[in-house]
Amino acid sequence: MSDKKSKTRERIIQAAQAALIQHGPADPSVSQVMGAAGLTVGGFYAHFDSKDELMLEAFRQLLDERRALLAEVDPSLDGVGRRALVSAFYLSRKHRDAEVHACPLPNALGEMQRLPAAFREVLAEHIELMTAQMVDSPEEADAALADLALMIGGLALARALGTGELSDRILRAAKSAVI
Amino acid sequence: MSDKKSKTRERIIQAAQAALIQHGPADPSVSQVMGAAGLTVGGFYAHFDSKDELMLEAFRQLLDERRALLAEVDPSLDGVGRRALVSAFYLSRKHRDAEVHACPLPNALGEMQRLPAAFREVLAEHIELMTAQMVDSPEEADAALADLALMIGGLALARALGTGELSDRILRAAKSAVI
DNA sequence: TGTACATCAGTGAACGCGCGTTCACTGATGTAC
DNA sequence: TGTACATCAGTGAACGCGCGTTCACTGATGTAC
Repeated sequence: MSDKKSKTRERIIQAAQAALIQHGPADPSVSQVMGAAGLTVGGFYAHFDSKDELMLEAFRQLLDERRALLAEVDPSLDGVGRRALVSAFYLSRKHRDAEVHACPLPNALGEMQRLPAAFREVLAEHIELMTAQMVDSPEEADAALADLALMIGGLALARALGTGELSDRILRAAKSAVI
Repeated sequence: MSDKKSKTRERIIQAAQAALIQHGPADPSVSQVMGAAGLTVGGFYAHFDSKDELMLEAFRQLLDERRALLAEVDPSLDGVGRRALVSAFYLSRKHRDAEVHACPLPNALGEMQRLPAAFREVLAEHIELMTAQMVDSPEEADAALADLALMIGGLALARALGTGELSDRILRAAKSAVI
């Protein structure tokens, strides 16, 4: 594959990631994503076999990036400190309102049951790896899982409610409940 | 409105509620809902002005029913006991796998931003009323909000992952983290 | 009581539209001699 | 170095399909005299 073509491919994936964060994997159309990447729809199938393939790739890369971010957290912190730091960012208004570089899960979970099984596998692996990164010992695993549920639920609720006072209050309440 | 017609209307709403629980408000088509109610698509607009109007009505009624269920909880319980009882049901495998009489929020939150504002208002009111029902004093409100986020996030994750071991584990972990 | 007409719930075909996908084509770049 | 051809990335129109919505119609029920 030429340099030019693989750079175009990257641009398409990035446009897909932005759309995925805002709307989940199903809603954005191929035309919209290609348009956002500065291209027309016809060229799409020279890069990907199907819309699902693009969205799966975008989803996978996005989750990989999220974990890479977590890996950069100060290694001297213990599990509790790590989870506090992660949730402070995750449940911030900045993260709630971010259009790129944000967690795609709050807007994607509801569609998972209707997507190809590969999405579910990517999600399951992400959850396992995230949990592993957030604990010192296996005994803490359940606490980390619960924190993930709390963070994702808090962000999903806050986003669903917009940017008003109740939305902010949910972020704060969830943040102070992290184990 | 005739008795027959209003009974038909009820049937349409119930079919819409089942679809809403499984797929959120946007995905089910008018034809599918009408088919599930034993009718053909053409008659729909004698009952509702638009698909959105039906889905909003179904959503509102569904949330009303969920709160009515909560209102039946033993009144001698304090806030903590009430929340424990609610979450024990909410985070059960039975509730995760239920096709009717289940919470629509896990599969609906991700679509809220794309739906008419009325959906958000119904959701906001539901959250406020739920919180009020789960506390003894206003100071507990944040704990109740966080529990809602935890329950909804836990169920959303568990549903998204299917019915496997990880899904079960998330339900258990979230349940034991309720405040 | 019987007949003529109005009302009503529901049918089924049609509409315009956006979707995912296909494909013949274009114009630029790379290669061979 | 210049020319002829092949390769390649991307365009834009078209496809069949399901969507939300409309509408002329049907057959059953209700009303008037």
